[in-house]
Amino acid sequence: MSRKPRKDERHAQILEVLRYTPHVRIATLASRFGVTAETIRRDLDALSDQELLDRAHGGAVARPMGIQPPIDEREQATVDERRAIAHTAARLLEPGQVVMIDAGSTTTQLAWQLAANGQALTVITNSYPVARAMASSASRLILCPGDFNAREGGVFGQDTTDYLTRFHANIAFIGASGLTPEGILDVNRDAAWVKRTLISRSERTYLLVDHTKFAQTVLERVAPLSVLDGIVTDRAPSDAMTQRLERAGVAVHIATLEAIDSALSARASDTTAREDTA
Amino acid sequence: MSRKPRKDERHAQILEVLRYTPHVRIATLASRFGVTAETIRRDLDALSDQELLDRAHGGAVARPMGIQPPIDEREQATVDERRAIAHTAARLLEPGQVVMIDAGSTTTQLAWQLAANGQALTVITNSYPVARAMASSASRLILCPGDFNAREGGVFGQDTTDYLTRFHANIAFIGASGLTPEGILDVNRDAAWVKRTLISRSERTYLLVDHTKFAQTVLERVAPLSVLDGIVTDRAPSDAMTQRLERAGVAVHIATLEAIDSALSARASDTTAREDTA
DNA sequence: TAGCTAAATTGGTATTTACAACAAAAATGC
DNA sequence: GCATTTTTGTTGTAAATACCAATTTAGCTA
Repeated sequence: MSRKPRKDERHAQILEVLRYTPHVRIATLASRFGVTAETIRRDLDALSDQELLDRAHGGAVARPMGIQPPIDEREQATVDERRAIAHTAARLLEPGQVVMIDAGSTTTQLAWQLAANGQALTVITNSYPVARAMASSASRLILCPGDFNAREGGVFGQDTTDYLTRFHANIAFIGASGLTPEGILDVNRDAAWVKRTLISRSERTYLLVDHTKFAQTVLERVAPLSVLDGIVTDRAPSDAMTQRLERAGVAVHIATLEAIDSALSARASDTTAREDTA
Repeated sequence: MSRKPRKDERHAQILEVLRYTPHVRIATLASRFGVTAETIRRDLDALSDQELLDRAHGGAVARPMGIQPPIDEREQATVDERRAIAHTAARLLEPGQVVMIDAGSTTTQLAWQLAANGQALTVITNSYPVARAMASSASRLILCPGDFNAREGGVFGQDTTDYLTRFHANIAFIGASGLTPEGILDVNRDAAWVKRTLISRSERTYLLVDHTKFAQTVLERVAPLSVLDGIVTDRAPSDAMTQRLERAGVAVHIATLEAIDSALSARASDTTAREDTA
């Protein structure tokens, strides 16, 4: 390892700039540092290889800040599924309701959907990505106190659950690390306590999980299936699981990508296939 | 009324997409909608005119939400000043202290500096950007409850101030919209209340402001100068202001870009013999 | 239905960016 | 000191994008 302040310093400053603006142009950086565009290009390629930023034509864009560390291939692959789940879940709400939203990637998607719908809600959450998503909407946003966990992008702990008990919601949306006949499971003990509190403070509770969570047995059981009023997912669970859910009185909503597509772009493209070579 | 779903629908969807990813390419949008790149180009230009997004070569980037609109090239000039201020302010802390950090761009810079320093602190803040900056550090992070304000990227309100009174900090760092002989000023009433609480719950209070805040008279006076133990800024205030500060017992720390640069280079090559770092 | 108007496409050209190979310069190691 | 490695600059070419203007298409109105 050599000590070259030149390149490293540029790299650090590029990332610094990208914390304040989502996009920088190569020409801008080149003139700022007094180096050639080629050098900047190489810098950006290197940083892109380290997954610290994303390349764009003529520049670079900052990585989305929601939840950074755990974006593995599997997570990325199910992005569309989660959108579909969120879209379906959003329909369970009515204007004016008080809703509690758990921290998680799928629940964050739900928040974006709710913001897009434009319904005026009162949202209580422990997740900053959720708050950020809803920020521009007409809804009122109440955030919980607690110890900040960067991995989850939210707050947890005794303060969080204490604060939540002051409220009463019409409906709660929670996520989970696993779903088995035994109940709802999660890897994070603090998160589990928050989920239990959300469940106890809401009239109805819906679980949002994609199919990769089925039969995942992890650290801690959050609650039995019977606490749920419904689950929203992207594929039908196994027959055994479905029976269990039915017995526990849990409604199962299957979200399909077609539904969201047809709803969003009611009239997308004609049969004229265009040569989209990309 | 308007029965023109074509263009408007595209516009809405483009903005929708930009909420999920900070950058979209024209070619991507063109193939997605089944239209020509020219059409997308016009769409982006129109949306850019409405200031709903920013153009980039070959695509568009989402507007940053947390921070104020004008983050253009000129604004980036003050980024360096804020970095210097934050760097100087960070030296006022000692390991193990309890510190309260206000919401704001300069205080967010401070948080990044503290995280880089690696000191183990207990940080109490109402700002999500601050929390996120410190997230990877060894510090404990406590976040306040309250109503989420997207523009500031933090929480405010009665819940926030109530929660803060439960704590006692060694030192508080606050920002402001203006600084005059009358005292500290801010445009946001809720933010002003949070600042007052931070001041009252800390042994010492330091104000972090760049020189553009001097003589800015805005909505509300947060507090008189006398509540401060010091200010950290990038240029010396006017003589009249300096006298006032001195009379009020406020220490003035001037942060220079040279200081931070020399600190960086010293860190980079400290094994070599002491060379004159101009 | 015809005509009007906004929107979308098409074609052509100028500009910008990307990519790769190589040269120059600086730093590093011996 | 000299060779080696790393970094940066330069150049030429290909590709992608932007811009402009004319034409076609589609939606709407009278």
